[in-house]
Amino acid sequence: MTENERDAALKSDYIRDLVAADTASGRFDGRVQTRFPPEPNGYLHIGHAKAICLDFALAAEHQGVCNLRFDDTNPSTEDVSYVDAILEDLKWLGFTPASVFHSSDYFEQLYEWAEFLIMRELAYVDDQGPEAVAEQRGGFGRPGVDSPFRSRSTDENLDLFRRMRAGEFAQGSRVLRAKIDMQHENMQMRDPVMYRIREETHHRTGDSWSIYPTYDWAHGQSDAIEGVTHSLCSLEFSDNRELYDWYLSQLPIEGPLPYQTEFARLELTHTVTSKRQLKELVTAGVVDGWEDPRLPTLRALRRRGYPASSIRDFCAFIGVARTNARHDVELLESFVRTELNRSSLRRMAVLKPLKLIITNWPTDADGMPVTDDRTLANNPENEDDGTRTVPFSNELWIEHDDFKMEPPPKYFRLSPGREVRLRGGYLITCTDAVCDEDGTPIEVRCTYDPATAGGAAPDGRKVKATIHWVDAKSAVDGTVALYERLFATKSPGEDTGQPIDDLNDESRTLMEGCKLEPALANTRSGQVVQFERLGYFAADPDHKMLFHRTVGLRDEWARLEKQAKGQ
RNA sequence: UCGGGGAUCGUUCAAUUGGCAGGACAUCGGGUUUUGAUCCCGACAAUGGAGGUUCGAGCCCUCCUCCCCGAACCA
Repeated sequence: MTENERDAALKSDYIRDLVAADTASGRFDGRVQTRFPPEPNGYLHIGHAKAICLDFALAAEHQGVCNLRFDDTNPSTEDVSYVDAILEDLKWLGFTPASVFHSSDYFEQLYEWAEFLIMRELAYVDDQGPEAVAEQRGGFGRPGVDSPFRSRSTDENLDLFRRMRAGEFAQGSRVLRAKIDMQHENMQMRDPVMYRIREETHHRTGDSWSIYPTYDWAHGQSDAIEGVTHSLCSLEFSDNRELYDWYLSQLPIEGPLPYQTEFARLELTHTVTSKRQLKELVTAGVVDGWEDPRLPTLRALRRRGYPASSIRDFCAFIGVARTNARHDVELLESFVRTELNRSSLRRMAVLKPLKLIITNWPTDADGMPVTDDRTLANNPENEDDGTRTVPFSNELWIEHDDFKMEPPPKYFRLSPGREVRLRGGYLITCTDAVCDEDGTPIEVRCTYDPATAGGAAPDGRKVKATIHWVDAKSAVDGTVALYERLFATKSPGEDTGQPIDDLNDESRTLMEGCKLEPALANTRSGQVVQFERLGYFAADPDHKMLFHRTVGLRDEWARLEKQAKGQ
């Protein structure tokens, strides 16, 4: 548990208050058990992370358990590949479920309970198709009407239901429905479907079932079977709660029954967090698959370099509420920066290289420029991270943005006549620059002060800027992917209903031919380092020398430039 | 239209359950600095509206407005 998570544990919210009240009253003998119940039909994203953190934290705060349960009741959309991915992502996020269950583990028990309801005249087989059922359901403020099959005899229902199971009927031809109240004000209670016929192979039960339980019929009962006490879910299930309770109350289940509590799902600015919308982005080819670093899926965030702990801290910090809210993605990024600032090693990389020549650099006996091995701290925030050696010579790469022939106001960096510090190197003074016909600088010429090795001047004189650099001879080439917001607007699709209309065309910029200091050739796959003065960058796990910008550093100069432009 | 839920600084989460509306992020200003980073200090800024109860209302009551969810054999 990080500090932030501990702090959150001390906080109270309406869910923690409920749980505390239950433990105090002995409702579940003081037991707290939760579950994270994903459907294996998509990849986990930041929204799931909120639910995961909540489910696990709540259990942990009361020495309870949190299980993972795959809600695999619909073989048409589910697949093992998602099961594996969810397991992997959950582990990466830092959580280990006490047990891994599947709703399909309970198919036989659910079936028995369904027969039980039939015998109590609380369920019936409806021979109608989906259209007729929907038609009879009524609408908002408009009561439904009873199905013509509603009052079948128990024997006929039992016979039909068993034949449904045996696979005698075609998909869509019949369903089993709970007999509740077609006039109920809550649409969920208007004789909801419990079983539908599916001629599909289930990823775990194979072809042994022809009928599959619906979410409502499976969920609460699965909770009860596992001994769940607090069943947390998102707000859109509020209306299902009444049905959740109804099913449990009709069944012969011993002991205190689990109950459902809802909370608002997480939304973030400039992105989407719905499986459907994410899938659209992937299938439309807007992004390169589910792992594209611009996506809010956990595997994408991992590739991008977001530390799992920063996601956990973020989730703990935002807490839980019933308000539909869209959190500023900058808040998430501030947690990422905080973590990476203390944990990432510092390196130097030049993304837009500009040649810099030191004209008074010493040569050896053969007339070749000498190489000076500079020693730089790996992380000034943490001395234990040690130092590294960075070669320095007469030919260097600096950032294009760090030199201007004619410096604008408040620009502290290099320009003719100016002295700046090369980080960890020397103080240099620009003497002149070579430009191409457009006036774009192509080579900067400087002299260095030999007395300033390491970057400090013995006479105590100050320079206003320190810039980063990479020695040209020893530099290694790399590719850097720069990311901006995937969507240009805070709430994608707010105007047109189509998030895709709000895409940011410049969400990814590939920088080829970047010049990196030699140590970066040894970056571990997935490792996140800070490119000094630029941001945090994650080494791609599959492609050597490809780095993804996790998040940029705060940039005062960029702010000033923007301000100047705005005027 | 009916049912359910919600509304507090720009954003988001708080407010000891009726007692000086607080934090974080963002923004703005300043200090430190061999990263215009980090760090530190300061500032800005809110109870959707109208009534009512009360010594006292973000909190309780009434009415209004706005937002979200719900009419899959999805979850």
